[in-house]
Amino acid sequence: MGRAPCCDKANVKKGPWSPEEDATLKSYIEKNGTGGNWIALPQKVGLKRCGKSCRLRWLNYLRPNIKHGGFTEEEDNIICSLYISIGSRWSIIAAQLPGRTDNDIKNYWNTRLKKKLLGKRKQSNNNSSLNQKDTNGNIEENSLSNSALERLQLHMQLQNPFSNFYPSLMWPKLHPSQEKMIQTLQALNHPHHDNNPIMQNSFMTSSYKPSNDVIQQDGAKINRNDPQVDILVEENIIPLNYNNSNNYNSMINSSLVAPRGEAIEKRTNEGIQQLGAMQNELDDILNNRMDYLQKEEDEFDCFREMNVSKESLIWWSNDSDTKSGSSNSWDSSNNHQVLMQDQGMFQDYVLGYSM
DNA sequence: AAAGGCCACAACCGCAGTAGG
DNA sequence: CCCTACTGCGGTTGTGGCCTT
Repeated sequence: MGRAPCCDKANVKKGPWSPEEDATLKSYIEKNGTGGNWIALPQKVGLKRCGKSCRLRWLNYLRPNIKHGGFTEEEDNIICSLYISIGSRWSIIAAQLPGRTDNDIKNYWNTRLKKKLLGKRKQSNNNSSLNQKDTNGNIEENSLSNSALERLQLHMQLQNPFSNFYPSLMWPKLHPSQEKMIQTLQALNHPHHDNNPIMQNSFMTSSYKPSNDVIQQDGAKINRNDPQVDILVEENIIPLNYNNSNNYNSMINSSLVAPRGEAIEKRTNEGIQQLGAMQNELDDILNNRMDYLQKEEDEFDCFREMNVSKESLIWWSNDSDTKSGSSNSWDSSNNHQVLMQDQGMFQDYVLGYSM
């Protein structure tokens, strides 16, 4: 026995809403509210629609202060950051973007933002190396979900100093070996030493004027004029007057602040060669992640779905639970609170984006 | 100009959690 | 504790418009 249908499917209208239906529903809800019962609402209103359909129409389209389209770059950043950290939990992401609906964000992600970020790389890499044949010759889907894979790829791409995308305000934590690679890359990419041709176009290409106030990845505010600190990798810290991420093309890992005098210059020819080797390794990780994992003795915290340790999974902890876990029915306000407590990430986010 | 393909968006579907009897 | 109705959510599908050939 299947589940009882929520309404009489034969007698409800489906498909696009007419302006008349919109007006009827809107005016009724504005006068009377939903009455706390969407299933009963269509009858009261006089619409031949399923209650769920009415609810969706109201929430996604008719309700006041809904924004459609015209996503800003800041919103892109937020969506991207949150997608990487919590996966496809659109309602939670939508809760961080006033006026945006989960459906809108989901569509925007699937149709535009994902392509913008991953480009065609995903298409070409995804299926070939990740599926394996079982003993019967059938294709077995890899255990990593598409969502997790996308997030991994995004993570790698955004950590990649050659990426032309957003500042890594709060990217998930990498494996120590990756961190090391990234940090070496950062040192090589110091903007005050611009001999490296690879980096010449990577940062501050336009009229960007950094603020003296900057924040670190942990959300702490510092001032670049503070005599107690020397910003080792200045471009990796988010200025508080940040408003144009195009100016941050190569931002990576925004927490490197060292005591004055400890900044180290590492740009040498050898280093540049190393840079290329590391880039190749990053690509290898993307292209052959299974092989890479087998080589690594340590657990790689991006791969939660491959049973890595819980302690290392703060950033990736929710993806595989999305459909089966207890998170589905959180309301927006609770979601925010829970995330604030559990992940400690939204404080950072607020600091970074509310200017 | 027409056909086919592609894309973006709206809407639907079905699953899972929750509340109440 | 169980059952049922309701709600919320994410994934998927349908559709119309635009673009390309």
